[in-house]
Amino acid sequence: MGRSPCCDESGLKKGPWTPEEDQKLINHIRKHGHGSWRALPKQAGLNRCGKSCRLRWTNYLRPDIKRGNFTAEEEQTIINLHSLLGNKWSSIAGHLPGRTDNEIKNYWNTHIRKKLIQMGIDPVTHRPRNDHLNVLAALPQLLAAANFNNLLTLNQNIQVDAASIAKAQLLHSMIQVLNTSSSFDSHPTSNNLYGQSSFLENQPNINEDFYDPTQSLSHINDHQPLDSFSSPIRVASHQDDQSSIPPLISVSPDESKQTQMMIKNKEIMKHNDHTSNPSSTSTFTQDHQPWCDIIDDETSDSYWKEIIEQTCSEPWPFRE
DNA sequence: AATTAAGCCAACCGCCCTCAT
DNA sequence: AATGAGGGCGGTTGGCTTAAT
Repeated sequence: MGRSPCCDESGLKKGPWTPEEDQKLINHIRKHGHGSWRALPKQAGLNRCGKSCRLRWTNYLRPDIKRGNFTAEEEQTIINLHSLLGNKWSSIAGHLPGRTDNEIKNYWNTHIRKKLIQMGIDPVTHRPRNDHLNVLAALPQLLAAANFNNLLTLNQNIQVDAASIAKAQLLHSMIQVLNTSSSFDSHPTSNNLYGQSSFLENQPNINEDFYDPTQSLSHINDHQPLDSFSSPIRVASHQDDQSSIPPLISVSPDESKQTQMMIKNKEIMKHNDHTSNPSSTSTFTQDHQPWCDIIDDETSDSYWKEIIEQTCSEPWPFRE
């Protein structure tokens, strides 16, 4: 390694930037570009380390920074990309024009992560969480799935008993919670909602598809896990071939690598595109649809929207 | 009105990678 | 091959703001 951090130099200012410092940095970069970041502070008359200047510029002062709330589309893109790339914030930021890796990282940690946890989704694996305490958090999901039975009567063409399975699982889980609540700590991985003894354990499509990362979270009230509605339907649509349904998200390292390779290839192609056609504005959301391919036309957004709206008009056991 | 807790986010820290010598 | 400079990246911190008591 053999290099001391650039900020070790004594006497350099740290902490929040003043408007004057910002202006100096902007003026210098407008006139000369950033060049060597290490040399920049002296040239610009700033008592900061180069690294601090670079961060300030890339995360805040850059003219193409988009500020303000994230849109539903951006949020969805972040979730999709995170399920593929993990905490590769800079890669994710590369697909969100005007957003910085730092901003996306903060938004993930303060908003999206919490939403996923509240829905019983592990924000790292994007799969249903396996811990016992999650049973309680997942109850609304199960009840939502059970409530989905009403939908089935509205959509006669869907031939599946997923709602019945969910109801059975709900009762099963509640009984287990009552029976095992005193030994949660000692048996952290058994008798839980998605664990070994779960009735749904042998219904992988229901377990694994409970969360659909292609659905945006932004419209979801914290206590209304609408995503849970979509899963049983999708199970139904693939009922004929349950064993061969690909997971919505890559789980194994190999799968993850394959997906990342696909993205890299896409990026290379996109880069070539941009090179030959600078006006191109394609983004991941527009030309990467890794999950949509397995959803047939009947399961389009409008189709789900209609179903969700119908469901929301039904009495909701947890609505406040 | 005062205090405490929780949420948020800009900025920092330190490790890692690439490239030049 | 070894070393160091420069920069990128993800994780973490600390201070400010807002909400709750």
